[in-house]
Amino acid sequence: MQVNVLQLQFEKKVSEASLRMTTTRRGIFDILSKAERPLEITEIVTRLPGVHFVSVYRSVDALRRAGLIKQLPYGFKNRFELSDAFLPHHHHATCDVCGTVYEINNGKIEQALRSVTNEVGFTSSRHHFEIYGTCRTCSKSAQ
Amino acid sequence: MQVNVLQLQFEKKVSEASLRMTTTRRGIFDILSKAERPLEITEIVTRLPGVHFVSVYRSVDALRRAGLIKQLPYGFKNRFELSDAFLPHHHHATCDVCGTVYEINNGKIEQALRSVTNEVGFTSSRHHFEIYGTCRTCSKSAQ
DNA sequence: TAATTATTGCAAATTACTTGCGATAAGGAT
DNA sequence: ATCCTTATCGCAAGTAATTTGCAATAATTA
Repeated sequence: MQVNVLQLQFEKKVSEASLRMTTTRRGIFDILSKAERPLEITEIVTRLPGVHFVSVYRSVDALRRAGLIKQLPYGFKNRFELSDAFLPHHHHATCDVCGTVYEINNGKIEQALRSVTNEVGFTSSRHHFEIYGTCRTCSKSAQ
Repeated sequence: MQVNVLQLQFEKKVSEASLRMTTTRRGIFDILSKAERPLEITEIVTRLPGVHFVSVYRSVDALRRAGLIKQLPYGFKNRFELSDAFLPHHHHATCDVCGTVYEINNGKIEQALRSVTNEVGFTSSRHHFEIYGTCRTCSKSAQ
């Protein structure tokens, strides 16, 4: 089995957070790094057949608190994805009309972040920026 | 009973979204405009004793889809607050250590938003920017 | 390799959320 | 003002999601 750089980084951060590196957590990392979109917790549970759902809940929560994964609101549910350290950094713009989620990447967002945190003395470990509205395609077809 | 400007604005937007202005929705607006922090849906339910919880669910969802309230992820749950049109516009910085939610207000964030949306032709109706990390107080006490 | 203790699995309880349907009431038209 | 249309509501019931306690197991540290 091939172990890649991100996996090693993940294990390092898990240990730095004084969490233990377990099968459950390796599994969660695996699933999320393969996922093409943020997953609901039940989707993670389904994709880890050997692991009890309670363990998934507890580990996802632990990893979230440690800042290794982040959660995004979708309807009344949340979805989870690896945090920026493990994914090409991006944000989302969700079209209210067609539901498409666009990935956004623009340095201005990080500039704004630094400006804000410097101002109040906050040390930011992670952030997310969500945009909602109407995409170009749907704007056009509405005319 | 005194009706303020924001209430009128809310009613206008509800109607513009072709939703009807009902007791439930007025109640939700009321509760959220008094709230000192984003509320879980069950907290809204509790604070509207006359209204059935199912109605609260449905209305919160309708108002969210219409962009009148927005939701933020907290743990496995979401919390809701009025959207920017009805609150002084702000974002949150949540301290992972003490859990305090700081309100952030900085024009750079909106600048970044405009830059991003112009780039891809997205018409943004709302957005949120969430920051997580360690606040000044907790950083100091950790030394 | 043993000791320590975080993490897991399981059982069970609780809480959150959804759906269908008939009754009610909001908003537009007359 | 009254009627009509239909969105919204309340209720009942069902399903799904989440939490908790505890004993067993496995990851780290010494």
